[in-house]
Amino acid sequence: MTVTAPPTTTVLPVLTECCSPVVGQVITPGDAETLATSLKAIADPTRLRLVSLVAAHEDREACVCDLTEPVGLSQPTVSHHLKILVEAGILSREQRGRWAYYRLVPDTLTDLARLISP
Amino acid sequence: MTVTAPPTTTVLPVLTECCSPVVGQVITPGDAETLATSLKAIADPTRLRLVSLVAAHEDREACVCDLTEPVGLSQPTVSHHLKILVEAGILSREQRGRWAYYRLVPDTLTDLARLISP
DNA sequence: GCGACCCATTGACATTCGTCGATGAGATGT
DNA sequence: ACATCTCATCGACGAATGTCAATGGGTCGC
Repeated sequence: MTVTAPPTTTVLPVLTECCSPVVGQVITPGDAETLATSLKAIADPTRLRLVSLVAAHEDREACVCDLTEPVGLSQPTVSHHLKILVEAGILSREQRGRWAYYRLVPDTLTDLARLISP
Repeated sequence: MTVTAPPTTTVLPVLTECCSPVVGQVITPGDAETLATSLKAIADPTRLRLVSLVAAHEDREACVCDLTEPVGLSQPTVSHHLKILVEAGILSREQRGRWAYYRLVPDTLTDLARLISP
């Protein structure tokens, strides 16, 4: 069950019931910072495509080698973007043998959507 | 090299039924670019607070002078952020006398939310 | 007309971001 | 043991971003 816990990766403050919605009351500076960090994770065309590709891939999971060619970027760049998505709680990463499989975390995008919708 | 065809402001390619949702099929590079531009507009803590402040303000509208003190930034910076939000179709701007009144465009955030939610 | 007010634009700056090539860390197969 | 494969990290680079002080452009009241 090594889910990026031990070594160096920082599990970010993600948005699980952390924030009040944007439009209801006035959002606090802290909540705004947290929500902005989550939104930045998907506010990039490459990362949007990666999320979409993972969700549409066979068995709803994909490894890095499945993704580099469709997005047309180098393998380090793809790994970099995937790391950002994992740290934002949007994707999960599971290592199986030589491959690292990424899949969508079910509720994160829905929670994000609920926070920005009035 | 922005496309400043009309004299005043560039109406950006906004997201009114422009994009397929992120998770349904694989999003095209063009749609990803457009959606990312809209998301970038709210993927900033200051702009999230501005949207929230405008929505919570009296009569659901606010001028720049109402917003500089709550966000604690200079007037040019606030104007800059408001311009980005207007160009993204999230806020509207109406000049009345010396004041410029900003208010929430009703459907934009909802449309954005629908596009990122599975 | 003139000063005061509100706001946008400009130019400049430091910081962050997206990208790549090179390298390193594990896992697998021979 | 060794070569190979997949992926992450590092270091570097140009581009984009957020911020401010200074300035300009309208609008109102006197």
